[in-house]
Amino acid sequence: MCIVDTNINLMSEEATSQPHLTREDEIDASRCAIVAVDTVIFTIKNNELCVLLIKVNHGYFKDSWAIPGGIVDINETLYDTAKNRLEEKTGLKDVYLEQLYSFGDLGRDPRRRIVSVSYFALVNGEKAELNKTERYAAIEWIPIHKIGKLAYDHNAIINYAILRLQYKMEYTNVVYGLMPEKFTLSELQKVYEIILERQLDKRNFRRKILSIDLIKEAGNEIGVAHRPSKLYSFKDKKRKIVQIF
Amino acid sequence: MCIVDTNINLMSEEATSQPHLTREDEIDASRCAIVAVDTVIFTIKNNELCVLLIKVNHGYFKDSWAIPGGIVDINETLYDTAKNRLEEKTGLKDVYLEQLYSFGDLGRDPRRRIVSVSYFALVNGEKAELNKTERYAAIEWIPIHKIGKLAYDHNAIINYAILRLQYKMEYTNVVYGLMPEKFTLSELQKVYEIILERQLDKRNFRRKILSIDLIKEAGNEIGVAHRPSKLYSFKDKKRKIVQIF
DNA sequence: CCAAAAGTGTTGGGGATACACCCATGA
DNA sequence: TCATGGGTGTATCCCCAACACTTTTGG
Repeated sequence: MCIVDTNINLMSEEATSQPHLTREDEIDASRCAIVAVDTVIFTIKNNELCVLLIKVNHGYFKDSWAIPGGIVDINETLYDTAKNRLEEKTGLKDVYLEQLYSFGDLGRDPRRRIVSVSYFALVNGEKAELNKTERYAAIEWIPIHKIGKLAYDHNAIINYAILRLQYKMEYTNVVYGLMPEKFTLSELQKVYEIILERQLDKRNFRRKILSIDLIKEAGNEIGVAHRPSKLYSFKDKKRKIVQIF
Repeated sequence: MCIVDTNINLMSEEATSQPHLTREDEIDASRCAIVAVDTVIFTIKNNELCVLLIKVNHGYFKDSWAIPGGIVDINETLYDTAKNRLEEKTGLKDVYLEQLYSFGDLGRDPRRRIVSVSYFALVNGEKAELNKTERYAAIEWIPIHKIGKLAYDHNAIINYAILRLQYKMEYTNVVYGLMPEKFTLSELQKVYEIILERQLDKRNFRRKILSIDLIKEAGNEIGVAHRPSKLYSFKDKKRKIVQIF
């Protein structure tokens, strides 16, 4: 069992009677959908999987919570839009960032037809301090089980992102995006348990993780009131396909 | 081993000095990227995996081959755009259609900043007769190993689609999109072998396929010069996550 | 010496793989 | 009767899951 089926059913509507635009026509942008990027940013805080939400402070969705995003500028790639908006809002650089899915339902933005290319990002909890110098009324980490009704179709985007994250935990090394530089095996196991929402066997987990060539020893804990554990760090922080479970 | 890592590295470029658009601004569409849908349509012909290509007959890419696509109209969903353009070009309805990835590099369309939401479609070889009443110079099924340099970034899109298809063959039932209503187990195995590009053991393949609750018996072959095989059909043609290999 | 978390091996069962021969039909 | 592809069973191996006690440190 592995990954999410990426097809989401979208509302169907008959085409208009106007002829459809094709690549060869002159393009009238006012008849077109435009592109935004929205990013689901995950971190682990207090043993919970959390998402970064911002409170919209004007417009149709004033006072609703939403995931951060922005319209794609004509000379910024999708990836850079996600990366730059994320950096502006959180001060975070070098986070794990991956395209998720594109949402294009007709009614999803009340002002205008906008297609949202969603991304998901993984941030290590220690770095996840927020840059509050923002135009938003609020910006907060919210545990996924306490998320209410959000602006736009952002609940659907987050739900999809959670599924994708769960699958990716099982067959890739993305977990590195959520971990600090050094960590214990118990901490790593805990992150898996939080995201997969099930308990794992300590011995089997250790054997499995150590058998794949993913992490290396990095010293020992000090000053804890019990047997100090070995610390580990990732050998490299490049995405890999690795079957974990 | 399971699925493709969906992140593709995109060219990086510094943001402009203009302030970035956000959800709350008035939107000037001329500063925005607009959305197209491009679809990689697969079928099996002559024991080869083929993609539907069209020959562009005017504009910058005149005489290049490309995958079919079109600009997303302001009141058509992404899915419907893919479905409707595909039906217009091929006459095919009820095909398997799934969103693939969104491509947003800056230079990918020479005329204008266009983000392409790509889809992939699966068509059963028997139905894959083409509707030639088109505005294109040519429309053809091309075996994937004979595809040359295409217009836009369509080679990258196809390569990505092939990878996705290979992964999906292993853990879903999508193969139904490529099969006729009735088929033999040997034909089904052949389709797997073509797409996965490796040989499979006949006995193990049969045991595996029959052990998961996917297909049902549907009579026997007649008039063949050897022991007639049983025919099968899919129990239902809904996408499912099913580990095959 | 006690509390707390770290660390460590073995066993059994199930699923995957590898492998070769007989069967049913049309010509 | 022959050529063609259809159809079938078994043995082995490896991986996964289940399971409990000892070790090391600080207080």
